[in-house]
Amino acid sequence: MKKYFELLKTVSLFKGIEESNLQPLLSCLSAKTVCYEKGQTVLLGGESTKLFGIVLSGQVQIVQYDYYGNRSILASIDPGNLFAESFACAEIKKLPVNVIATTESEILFIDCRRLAVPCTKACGFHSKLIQNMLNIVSMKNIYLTQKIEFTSKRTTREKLLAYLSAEAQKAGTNRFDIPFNRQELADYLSVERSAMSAELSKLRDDGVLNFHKNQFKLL
Amino acid sequence: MKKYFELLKTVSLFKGIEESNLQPLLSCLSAKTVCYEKGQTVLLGGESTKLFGIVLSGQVQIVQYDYYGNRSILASIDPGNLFAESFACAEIKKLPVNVIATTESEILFIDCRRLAVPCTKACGFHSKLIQNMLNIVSMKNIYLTQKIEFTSKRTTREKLLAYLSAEAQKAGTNRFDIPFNRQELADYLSVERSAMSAELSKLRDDGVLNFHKNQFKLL
DNA sequence: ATAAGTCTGTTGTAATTCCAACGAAAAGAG
DNA sequence: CTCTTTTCGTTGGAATTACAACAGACTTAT
Repeated sequence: MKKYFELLKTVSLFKGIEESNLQPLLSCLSAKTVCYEKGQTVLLGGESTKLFGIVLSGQVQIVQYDYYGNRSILASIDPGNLFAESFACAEIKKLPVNVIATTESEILFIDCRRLAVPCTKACGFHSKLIQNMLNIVSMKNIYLTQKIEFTSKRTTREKLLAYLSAEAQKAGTNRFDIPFNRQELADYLSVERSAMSAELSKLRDDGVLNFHKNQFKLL
Repeated sequence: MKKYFELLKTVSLFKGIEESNLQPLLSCLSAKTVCYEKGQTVLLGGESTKLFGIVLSGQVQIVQYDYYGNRSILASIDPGNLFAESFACAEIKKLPVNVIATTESEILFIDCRRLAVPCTKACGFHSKLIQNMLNIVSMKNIYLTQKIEFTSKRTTREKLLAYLSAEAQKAGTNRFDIPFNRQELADYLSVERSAMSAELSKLRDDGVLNFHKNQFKLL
């Protein structure tokens, strides 16, 4: 386990917690490490889980099967990242997804009920842990809400303007860089890349904005 | 304050907590009640907040102004419901929204940092409170993620099938009721009501599903 | 029972988006 | 520098959606 402490220090859930406290913390949480072979199921859809995972090595994928059996990959989780924390914390009865190891992997499991109960040793980092977890889930929440605000607009033009004006507000100026290339932006907004490119040009011609590569300027 | 205990018992954050424990809980959390007149600002966009609110009486609205000053109402919060909990827990520096009282209102404010720190009196309901909060934020998370899965599909047909097959899976059968009328479903999926109605008919003609009012059956 | 209002499905036209293809510019590799 | 790959903007035709308008079924109020 010790060999993963360097990794664990970078995990958002443990932010602000001393490396020397990691060992007692993990035993306090009854954290357990499990190894999986390539292709093995980590969490099975339809079942419930009180545990969430942290990938120590390898990779897992969150996959979903629809009514007709079509598979879609919702996310790939690399070392240092959490998965299934929302399902565990929300006490979901039936997982709507499967979690599969895409390579040989080592997973650290934590029972989310252990997060909330104060440990008998009254470890000081426990409250930090709870704050971190609330932080992680809330941030994701805000991120998702904002994405919905953009994508629920009807036209490509409106989606672009909603996104770009939010970026401008976030940056505090009308001139700002975006963290996407065109294809990524199109995927994020759920529109066609080429149609989006055309719409950007039209917005420029209409005098609404200017752009050069990833730098935009609202007028 | 006591007159609101009936209401507080129904608040999701206090689920599973005895009414007799509410008073000590609120003082432990340093909860504060503030009154607002109609039209007053409860939380100002651009500032930060460590506090989240619970509406005791009246109503508040979450409103957003875009780059061009256009106002949009994101939500209306009625008595018994929380607001700004994600922003508070995520420790957002600049609120991207304003919260306005639409009528004369009474708001109970709680500092989310108080949630995580164990109180000196070691009150037993504190861990329940944390679990409830994690629960609330995580559930919202799952709800938002699912909505994005539906709306990010490109065509009305795909959106409908994604939504309906998820409902079928949730219900455990291929015959189920949906909690929306047509207009609400169209709004939820970000599509046109009439186009959606037409697509539903086409899906029926194609032998993919059957429906009568709010009851659907996938074939 | 009548009348008013709401919900739903249908249709035709206009507008928008999707898709495939292509060329130019920029970035990277050898 | 040259060649290759990636990224981006443009275009035209096919497909899809938006919009407006309307009719029938159903609900509610009087």
